Amino acid sequence: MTASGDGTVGKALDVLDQVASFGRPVRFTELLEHSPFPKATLYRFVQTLTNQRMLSFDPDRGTYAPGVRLVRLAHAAWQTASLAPIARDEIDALSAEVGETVHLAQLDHAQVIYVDKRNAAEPVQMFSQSGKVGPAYCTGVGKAMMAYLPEAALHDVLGQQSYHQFTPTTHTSAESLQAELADIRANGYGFDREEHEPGIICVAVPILTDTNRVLGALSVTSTTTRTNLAGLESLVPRIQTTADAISKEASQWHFPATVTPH
Amino acid sequence: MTASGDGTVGKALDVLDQVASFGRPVRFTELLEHSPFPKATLYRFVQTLTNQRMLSFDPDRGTYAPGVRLVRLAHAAWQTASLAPIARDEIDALSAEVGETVHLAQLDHAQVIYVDKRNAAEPVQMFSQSGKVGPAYCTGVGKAMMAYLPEAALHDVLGQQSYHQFTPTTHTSAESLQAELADIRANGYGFDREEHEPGIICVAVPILTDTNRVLGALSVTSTTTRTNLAGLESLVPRIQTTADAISKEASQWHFPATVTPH
DNA sequence: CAACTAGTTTCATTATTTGAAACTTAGTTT
DNA sequence: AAACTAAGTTTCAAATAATGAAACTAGTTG
Repeated sequence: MTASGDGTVGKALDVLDQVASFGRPVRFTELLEHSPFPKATLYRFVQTLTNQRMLSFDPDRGTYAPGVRLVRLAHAAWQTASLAPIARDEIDALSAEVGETVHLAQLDHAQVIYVDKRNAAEPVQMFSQSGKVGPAYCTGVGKAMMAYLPEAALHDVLGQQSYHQFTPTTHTSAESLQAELADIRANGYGFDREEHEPGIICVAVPILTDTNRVLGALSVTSTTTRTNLAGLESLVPRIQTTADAISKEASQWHFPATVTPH
Repeated sequence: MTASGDGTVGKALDVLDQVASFGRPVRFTELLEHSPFPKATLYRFVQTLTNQRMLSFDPDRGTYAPGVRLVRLAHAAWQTASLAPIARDEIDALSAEVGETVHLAQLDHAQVIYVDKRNAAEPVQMFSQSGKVGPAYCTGVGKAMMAYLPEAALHDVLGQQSYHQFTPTTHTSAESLQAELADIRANGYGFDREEHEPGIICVAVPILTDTNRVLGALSVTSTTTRTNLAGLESLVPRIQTTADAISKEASQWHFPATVTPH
């Protein structure tokens, strides 16, 4: 499906992805049917990954599922590689002030990963939200990040979008999308105009380093019954402030003095 | 450090663990100093993992950190391989009723992974709890799970504990621990008698399949200022009920009808 | 500018992966 | 109970990929 190459490790990780993509425990034969690898090869990969606890095997049912070691690694990833812990307080404040759902997202490959979320009303749900994946071409955060990608990376990402038309306003080609990205770059923010779900709109701003690398994006989401694009637009300065604060913290944060002298 | 073997894939995952264990973005040379691999080999692993987005590279600082692809995979793991989504409602109810912190944990290798948590008072913090790792030999959930492990697996796990004495009551040998495990097996539940942190006590019960395989464990935690072991013991029937309900749901859940006929 | 440091590439040697086919269970049918 | 079947597991020579010492590059520093 992904055909990533990168030798044995890449192939093994493809298998891991494949198991994860099922979204449920899966039998060896099922995997085999959807796998480019021959029986024995797939078998050895699945064995290795299970040994490594990246997959877990249910002996009662003979099924494989993503393993708990991933949950543990992800904890580390979330803590050290995501903006979430840095952005925590800022997002809390923003969400309280605007009284709408706030999303913090980052880009993985060509997809958006939501690394944190505040729903003004309900308390947060753990992993159930964090780690969730979405399309880049029809979400506010996705477009905000793409708008600031360097040429080469953008080309890559554009080529990998599916351009499935979820609603009448969804972009269905790289061309129309690219036109909007130019607008976003000019304004510093972008919208989701019910492109993913009818009735759902949002404003999003990118979070950039001082060297203008894309770190992530921040969005405030609402519904067409509660507000409109102009209403959301009025929040931009406030969101911008949050994005800047996160960016500044991110640049200060990372990095310890020097290495212990062995 | 872990020396897991399993060919190239195992080695690459060791490198991944190593990066994760730093808990902060890390330079190539730092990794090299702590790595059993020669320069060129480590270099290639780090490249491959970065290509695969299992590591992310910060070009501004020249540092590596666990990548966001892990967050995404973990979402899948948490959803399909952990008890958390199944146990959600049950844990909500339990936590509301007993008014104390409830932990849901599973075993990874020789360590406890907390996959969900309810703190009656404060709203939940996302990843900061889920994915967190703890020692098995001095936590209620750890001991409850070990008590029901088959001979061979138990031997393995016992050998991998560090037996660091956190408090005066911490087990410091496999022998004393094993004696308690027999008790736990006899009673169906176990305590944490301030073995990890002074003042913190808990009761834990295992979550088992009908074939008696260990799925996870459930605990209610409190402090010595608020209650005592007898107080916690009185909650056991209620906790047991929750554990049974989770076990039943887990057995019904997993598994679709039959495979689509190709 | 020479010496040092951090990161990257090369390439012959070595070790691992590969996958068709054979084999083993366990379950089902005749 | 023998004959089929489907799912999972093992084998082994050939093909491929990983290895790591050493050389190289680029960027700092005394």
